[in-house]
Amino acid sequence: MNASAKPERTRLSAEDWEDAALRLIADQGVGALAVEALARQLGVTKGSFYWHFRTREALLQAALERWEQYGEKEIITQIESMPDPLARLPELFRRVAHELAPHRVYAALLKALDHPQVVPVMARVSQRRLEFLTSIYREAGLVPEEALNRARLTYAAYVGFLQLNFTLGLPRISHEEFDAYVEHMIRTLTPG
Amino acid sequence: MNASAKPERTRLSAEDWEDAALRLIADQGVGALAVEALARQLGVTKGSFYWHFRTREALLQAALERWEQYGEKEIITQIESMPDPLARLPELFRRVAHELAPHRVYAALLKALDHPQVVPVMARVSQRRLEFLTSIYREAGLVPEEALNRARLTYAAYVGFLQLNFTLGLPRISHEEFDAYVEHMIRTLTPG
DNA sequence: TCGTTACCATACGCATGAGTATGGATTGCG
DNA sequence: CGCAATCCATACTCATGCGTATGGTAACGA
Repeated sequence: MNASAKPERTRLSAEDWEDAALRLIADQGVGALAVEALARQLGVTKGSFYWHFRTREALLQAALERWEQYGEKEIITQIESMPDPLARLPELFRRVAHELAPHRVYAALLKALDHPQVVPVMARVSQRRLEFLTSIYREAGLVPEEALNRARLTYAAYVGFLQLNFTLGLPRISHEEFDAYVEHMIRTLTPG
Repeated sequence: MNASAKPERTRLSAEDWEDAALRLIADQGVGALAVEALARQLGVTKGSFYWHFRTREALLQAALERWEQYGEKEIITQIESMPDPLARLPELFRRVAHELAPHRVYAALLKALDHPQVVPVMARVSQRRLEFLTSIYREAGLVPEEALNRARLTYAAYVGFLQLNFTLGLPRISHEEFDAYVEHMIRTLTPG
C-alpha cells in the first residue's frame, strides 16, 4: 500500500533517475519533469535526488545524452546489410512503422524544441537520420540532389505523422487503415 | 524611454490582449504566456488584465478561438476557384511555401499538444485542412482511398517541415535550395 | 566492530507567477 | 458640469517548485 507501485528498490543510482526521467518525458513531456514528482514516483524524496545530481538541468542533460546513446544503431546496420538496395527503403518504412514505442521520446522532445537543452540533441539525431536516409536513397538510384530532397520529404513525413497521429489524436486511424497508409507511402516515396 | 516600445495606446480592449497573446505564442510558445509578462509588453499591469479576463486560461481560450477564426478561408476559396484541377496542387504548395509568417502560430501550437486547451483547436484545424487536401486530390483524379492517404502524407510532410526547419534549425536551408525542395515535393506528391 | 562512505529524510529559504482587494484615474453621457 | 461606468495601479495572498542545510541510516572495508 505504498505511494509508488514500482519494484521497491532499496537504493537508487543516477541511471535509475535518468531512466525514470525518460519515462516521464515520454508520457508527460519535458515540461512535466519535476524533481519532487520524480521522487514521489520512485518512492523517495528530493534528498536522494540532490545527492545524485547537482540540479534539475543536470538530470535533463544526462537523460538526453543517455537517450541519444541508445540510438538507432541496430536498425541502421541491419538495413545496410541488406543486399538489394531497392528493398531497403520498404523494409525500413515497415520496420519503423510497426515499433511505436521507441518514437515516444522523440515525439515528446519534438514538442520541447523551445528548450535550449533539447535543441542540440534533436539537431544531432535528426541530422544523422537524415544523412542515413539520403545515403539509402542514393543507393536506390537517385542523384545526390534528388536523394537529399527525397530524404527531407520522407523524414518530414515521419515527424509530421508523429505529431498528428501520436500526440494529437486525429480520428484515431485503425490498424488496417494504418497499414494501407504505410504501403501508400512506400509506393509514393520509393523509387523503382 | 518607456519600458515598452509599443505604439503607446492609452486604453486596451480584450482583443488587444488576445492579439498580444498570439504574438507572444508565435515567438515564445504557449508556455511563455504569462499575464505579468504580457502586461509589461503592453505597458500596463495585471490590474488591467483581470478586468478583461477572468483568468489566464480564459485568455488562452479566447486567443485560440480568435486564431481559429482568422482561418485559411481566402486561400481555400482562391484555390478552389481555379479551373484546372491538376494545377491546383502545385499552386497550393507554392503559395503556402512562400508565406512563412502565418505558420508561426501553428508551429508553436504544434509544440503545445500536451496542453488540453490547444488539442481540440488543433484537431479541428488540422482535420479541416486534411479534408480540403483530400478533396483536391480527388479532383486531381485519385480514387478516394488514395486521395485520403496522399493527403495524410502531404499534410504530415508539411507539419514535419515546420518542426524541422522552422523550430529546429537544421543546417539552415538556403532560399534556392528551399525552392528546389518545394519543386521536388510537387513532382513527388502530385499526380499527373 | 567500528568508522567511513554512500544514500536518503526533514525542514527550511527563496523566487516566480496566478489570482484578489481596493482605490485611483479616465472616458462617455445626461 | 458631474456622475457612472470603464479601465488601470498598487499591494497584497497563496501555491508551486527549485535548491540548501543538516542530520539520520544502511552498506562495506579494515
